[in-house]
Amino acid sequence: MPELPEVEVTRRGLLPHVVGRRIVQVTVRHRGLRWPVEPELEARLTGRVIGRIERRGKYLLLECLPAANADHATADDSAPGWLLVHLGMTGTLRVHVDAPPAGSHDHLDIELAPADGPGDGANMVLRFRDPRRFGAIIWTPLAEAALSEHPLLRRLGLEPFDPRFDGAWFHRLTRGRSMAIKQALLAGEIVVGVGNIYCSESLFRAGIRPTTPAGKISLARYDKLAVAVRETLTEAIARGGTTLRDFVGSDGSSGYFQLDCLVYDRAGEPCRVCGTSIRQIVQGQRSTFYCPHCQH
DNA sequence: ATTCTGACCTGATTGC
DNA sequence: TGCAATCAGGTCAGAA
Repeated sequence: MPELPEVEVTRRGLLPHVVGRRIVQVTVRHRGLRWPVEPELEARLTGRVIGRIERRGKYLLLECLPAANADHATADDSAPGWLLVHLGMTGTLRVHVDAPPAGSHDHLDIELAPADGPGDGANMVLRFRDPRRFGAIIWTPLAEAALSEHPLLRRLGLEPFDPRFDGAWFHRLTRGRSMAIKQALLAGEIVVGVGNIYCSESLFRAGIRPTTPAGKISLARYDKLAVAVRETLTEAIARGGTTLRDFVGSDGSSGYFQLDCLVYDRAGEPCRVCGTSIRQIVQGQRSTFYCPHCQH
């Protein structure tokens, strides 16, 4: 389920619990994620301290500072690195103080020592669960300045809250493109973080028919779309993310944005603005929902 | 270069 | 009740 708001909510939920803590043990139970979890991951992480937690698109980026007082085998061991985490379709990252026994989909545990060091306070566990295993856990020794050149991050579009993201940006990047705006928006090469739900929602807010070729949309309408994308994502983050099926925030609370969807998953139901029956179509093997009266 | 399709997985729901 | 078909929040790799 995770679109940008769910990932951002996870990031914020993790911050107070894991930043500054030392990794004392890493347990990988299933290495078959989107890409195989590298065999060296446990050794690379153990002893490091979690630094910042950032987000790029739907990727969570955990800065892992080098272990203190360690006898470094290689130069990489003594430099900061980053753990890239993608939640895929069904991934969650949660913090447990008293971690329950691992279930069959709990693929990775990162055990963290108390911030004040061993002795007082219990260890906690950062647990990655992902039934469908479309998620990814990837180590990179790249420094922060070079992170944007990582193969998985290099081609990502602008962050939706980047000031450079506006109607003109949209307009410029879609000239000559025949692809439907729904798919262009979903592809993440123009702006990141808009998944299948918020894509339909954003296009409804902007009054744009999802099937419209991206290259035929005017600057004025792209201005509206840029605003709609930002508003949709902002509101979803504020609500704590969506819980359509299995998303749970890192603190265990769940969001409820799905109650307020304007078009998503509302096929046949009346448009909340004009009452017209919401229509469902398939684009690129994914469902799209729109109001045939409000969107042109 | 751009666009489209298949692939990766499990689980919940639907329909016979 | 059982079982097969369908669908689900993502996105990469390769074909067309």
